[in-house]
Amino acid sequence: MATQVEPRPRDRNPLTKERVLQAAVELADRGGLEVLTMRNLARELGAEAMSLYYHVANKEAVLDGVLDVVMGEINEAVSKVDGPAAGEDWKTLMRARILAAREVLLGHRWAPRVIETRTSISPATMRYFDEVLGVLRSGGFSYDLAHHAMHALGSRALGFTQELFEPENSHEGDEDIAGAMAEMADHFPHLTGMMIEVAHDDPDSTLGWCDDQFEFEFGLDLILAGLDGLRKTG
Amino acid sequence: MATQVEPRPRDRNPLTKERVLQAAVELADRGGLEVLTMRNLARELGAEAMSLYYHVANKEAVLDGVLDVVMGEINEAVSKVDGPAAGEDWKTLMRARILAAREVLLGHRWAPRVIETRTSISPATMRYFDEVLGVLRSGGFSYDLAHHAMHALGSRALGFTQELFEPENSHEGDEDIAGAMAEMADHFPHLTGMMIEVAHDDPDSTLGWCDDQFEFEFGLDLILAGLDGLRKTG
DNA sequence: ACCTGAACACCGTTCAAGT
DNA sequence: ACCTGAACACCGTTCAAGT
Repeated sequence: MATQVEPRPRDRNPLTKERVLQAAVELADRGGLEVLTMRNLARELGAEAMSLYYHVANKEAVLDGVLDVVMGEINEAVSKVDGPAAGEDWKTLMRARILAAREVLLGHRWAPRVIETRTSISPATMRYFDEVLGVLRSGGFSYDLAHHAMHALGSRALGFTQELFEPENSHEGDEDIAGAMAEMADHFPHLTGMMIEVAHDDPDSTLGWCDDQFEFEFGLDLILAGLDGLRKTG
Repeated sequence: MATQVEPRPRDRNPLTKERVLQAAVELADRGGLEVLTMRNLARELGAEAMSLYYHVANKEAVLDGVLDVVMGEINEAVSKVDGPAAGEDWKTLMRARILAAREVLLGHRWAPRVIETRTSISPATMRYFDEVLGVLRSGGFSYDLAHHAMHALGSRALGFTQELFEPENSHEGDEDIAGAMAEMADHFPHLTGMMIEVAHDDPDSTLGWCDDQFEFEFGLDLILAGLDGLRKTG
């Protein structure tokens, strides 16, 4: 009769808070936020959902935790730009740091939505914004102006913006596209005018034509330039 | 034996899509997004949850619908500023319109979170952004620059920004506040420095001291000024 | 100390059935 | 045409119980 020869891998790899959070990040990366359920997360770890509660208080704690992991990655990424950009002016440094943070967030597309729902700020997030404030201060900002500056940047300071028009490619009724265009031109003359011009300049891209990265940098540079002006005059 | 004398009010007030959506908006206004469930919504209307599905496809359709109601309110509100602000420059007009939109959103605090999750844009939203584009065009913006401008404004064009630090007033361990402050000063020197200065200037408000409306207008004016500069030069 | 089974109170939704 | 009851496949979570 064969007895247990090997302990199951699980036995040598007990659950920890860190393993739970790491698995949660990977699960969200792979399947998005809606597949990140306690039951799925447990299955991922070869355990039962209820076992998770020994290591995390509840699902809110999981969400706090995965965000902390991401913010840790961001802090690590931005720390690497601090050295090379040491002698630079505040604007160049801030820009490089924010784009580095954005790079990390692009690897965790679900993270902004978690940020939005957080009710408290983790130490890692505090550290990030403390450093943002530090960069502003080193550029000569008063606390008061720096405070407004951080609000003005908002989520852009972390490398993301609220996208209002996610393409998601509907294309429901491709056939009556001419009629739809005509009706659209009636109701939304400016938007159609813009799209016509875009289609004319670059016939390949009628929709899904927005370059997110370009637009992010455009808006970021606009705000940074504006803040730099206020710094000098006020 | 008493027979039915009066028809129940429900009989004279059958469900319609409009009634469902109106009730959904009121429910969310009262209890927030998490109480807006199909079952609660049905109870609100004196019906069963399953009855709703005769009038709306599913919950996504309800969310699309409530946002459409809000966007309708916004379009109505901004249309009232168009008249008085007729002769104004684009920046003044845009500012007034956006602040009017914000006013509406402040009455539906849950709306931004619904906006973020929408996958398609309703006609009412299209109309709003068509008019935003119209204002930019009337100010002399090229389609190209106007397009970047709309991205730069982002959700600010609708009157809201992603708040990163909702106060929510934790105040967990009020007793050891001095020790906590000291430790915080170690880890987050700039943030504590800022808070100390704020507390010094205005001793009443240690936390919850951010004036959302002021910060919104500050950021908005910064962007509008920046865009106006680009409009003139390029 | 660490994990689990059964159970509870919710979700959104389908489908056949009522009037 | 309009509404509903019963049922399904999910949630997060508690609690007593296992090792």
